[in-house]
Amino acid sequence: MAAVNKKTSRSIYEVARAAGVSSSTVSRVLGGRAELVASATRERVMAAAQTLGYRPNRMARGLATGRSNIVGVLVHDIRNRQLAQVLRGIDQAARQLGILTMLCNTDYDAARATEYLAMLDDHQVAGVVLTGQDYAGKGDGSRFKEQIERMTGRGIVAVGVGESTSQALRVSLHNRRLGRQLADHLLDLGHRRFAFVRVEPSLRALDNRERGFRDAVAARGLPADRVVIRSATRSLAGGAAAAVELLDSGVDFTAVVGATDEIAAGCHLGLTRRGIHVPQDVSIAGWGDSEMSDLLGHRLTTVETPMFQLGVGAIHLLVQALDGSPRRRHVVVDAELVVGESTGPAPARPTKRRDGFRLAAQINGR
Amino acid sequence: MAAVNKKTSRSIYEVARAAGVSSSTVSRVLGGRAELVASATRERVMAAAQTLGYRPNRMARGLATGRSNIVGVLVHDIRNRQLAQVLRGIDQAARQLGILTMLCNTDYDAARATEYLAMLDDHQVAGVVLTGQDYAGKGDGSRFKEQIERMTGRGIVAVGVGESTSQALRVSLHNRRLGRQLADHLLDLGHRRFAFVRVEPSLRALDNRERGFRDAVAARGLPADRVVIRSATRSLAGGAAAAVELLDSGVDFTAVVGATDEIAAGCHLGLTRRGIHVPQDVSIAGWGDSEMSDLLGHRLTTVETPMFQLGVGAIHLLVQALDGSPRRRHVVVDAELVVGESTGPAPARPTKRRDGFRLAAQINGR
DNA sequence: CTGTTAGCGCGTTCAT
DNA sequence: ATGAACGCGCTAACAG
Repeated sequence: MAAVNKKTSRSIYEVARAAGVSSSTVSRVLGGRAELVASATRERVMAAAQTLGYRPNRMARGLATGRSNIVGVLVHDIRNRQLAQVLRGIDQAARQLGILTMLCNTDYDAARATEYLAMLDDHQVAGVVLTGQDYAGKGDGSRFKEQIERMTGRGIVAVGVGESTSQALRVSLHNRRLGRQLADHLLDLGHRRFAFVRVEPSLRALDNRERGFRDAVAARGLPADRVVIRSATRSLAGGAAAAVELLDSGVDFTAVVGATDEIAAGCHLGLTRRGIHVPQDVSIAGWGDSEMSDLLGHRLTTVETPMFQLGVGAIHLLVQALDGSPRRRHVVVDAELVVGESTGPAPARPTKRRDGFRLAAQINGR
Repeated sequence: MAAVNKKTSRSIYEVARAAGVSSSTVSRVLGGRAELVASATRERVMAAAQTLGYRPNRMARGLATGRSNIVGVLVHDIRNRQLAQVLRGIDQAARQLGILTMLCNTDYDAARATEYLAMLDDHQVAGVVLTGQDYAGKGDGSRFKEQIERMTGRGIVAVGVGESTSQALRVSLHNRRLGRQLADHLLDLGHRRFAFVRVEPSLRALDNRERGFRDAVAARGLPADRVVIRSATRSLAGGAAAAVELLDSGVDFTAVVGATDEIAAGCHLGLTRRGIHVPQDVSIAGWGDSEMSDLLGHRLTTVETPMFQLGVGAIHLLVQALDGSPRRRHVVVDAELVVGESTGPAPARPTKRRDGFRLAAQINGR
């Protein structure tokens, strides 16, 4: 180590001397037990701390209490857009509570996640937030689970985010309900024939959207085959390809639903390139906030998934569990349908106009 | 506090007893001073630690040494896509070095950033990584700077990431060089009339791209007005609007360059919607990895900005500075031109074909 | 209500 | 090459 660290930070002893009290009293005032101290001395201590610029040494406190004010956050892939919103929510809620967060990118690797957990454990974290699907399953997955249990057994709180987690404490959307929401919107517009584009590989949360969607369609007394299912790779190109394939295979539909926003936007692009007008010919809808709306030329109708609130909820749930029992073990965050310009009334004649499509496609290229 | 924390973690004392040595010896072996211990006893200690499942208490170590193995990372907005890549690089490099990172989202707020710095300081962080532009300028900005100096004065290392930072230790791209790279590519293809779309508000790094671009054009003996400058808001829509405006104002150009990938993609969309063929009529290029390539139907030509390496470099620079002097105080990461399908030879007749455009636009709508 | 005392787990002299 | 002793800054009994 090179630099010589001049000691400049104040300790409670210096504050104690300045205030004419003992270090315990200072500890009480500055460490959360302020109500045990006479208000007169309390003021004196706080004033002294203020003028000295006292700052608590978190390491010392952590050593003494066996707990830090740090929360670990495990993510599969930090590049995920939805995740970024969750992290903002976590950041805001944590900051307001004086908590710092350690971000751990696991790349879906259970072994790496387990190692990260151990490191967080070494740092006496108060809790961990587990975003996305579980690491369960394989050999490393079970060791991950063991590590979690070892930690929770010692009072560390683990909160899962999303519907694909088996954590006892979790915060998530109600994707099945969201599925119903979107279906009802389209049904109310008169649509009766749908194409639903899944993603492959899927996630439990996305499967639930599909289930909810089919639930709602069935609830109107429509046969199950009114919802044609397709799979796409999770990208704009995947969505576009699926949409084009739907056209080419002669499937009958007036509305396309993408399991994610990206898929929906891809479908939009694919259809538009074939000269189909949205929403006059076909309505399109999806889930999740669409920053790609302006790419499409107009706003996509979506069920807005409040990922930010998911993050906030995770921290709040964690803190609640930390001091006592949380009010609920499973927090569900509500979502809201945002009607854009990609959905409209079902066309009067729901049959396909293949020739018109072909012509437009020719002009438009590709 | 509710949960009773059964003490289950091992201390060096238990390892010491199991190995039949003193705690000092264990500390030396497990704390980096292993070479001071006879290899025989060293083995014994390591074996004991292994079987006991010993894990060092980071809080205790931090208290004793006045330093943790934590690095703070300040970001303006965690949703930024480039940033996500940087964070992955930071995560990987840090993990391999046994370092944990604390992520702090500041929302461009100097006061919030300063508060975060103080919190990190309380945690005895080894260093901080400052991404993006400085928080300097306003009143809060100067307090931010003071806080940084206070910390660096105590041996905490601060590393800036990007060209818009004034940190002594920094890692960045050489955006001016990147600007020249792209210009040379287009010049080699025969282009002589360019439109350069800036973003508003701009950043120093982006300004440098523009400067480099103009440098290279001038270096070929072309007059400055061969590069027409436009500004756009930083979005696909902004890029599209700028491109359309260029068309409508009758500017003469065979190649469009966007200061960012998003802008370039937006220009692509705007031109394509007007029926312009890329790259037959107009070439388009930008900087940064384009995940929107598939949205455009083909790959954009870009200078790939290796943001991941920027993150890796930041951590490496930080640890170098931590134990001794870094080899360089300013690390420049190289970028590579990736030629996609959006650039091609300049059209033989560089004049505008306004009528053709109008016709295509009419057919294509919007 | 406040002060005294004793650790928390580890690094680090200083002896040996 | 190893061990004994002390301190890092703070919290948490226990007295008073």
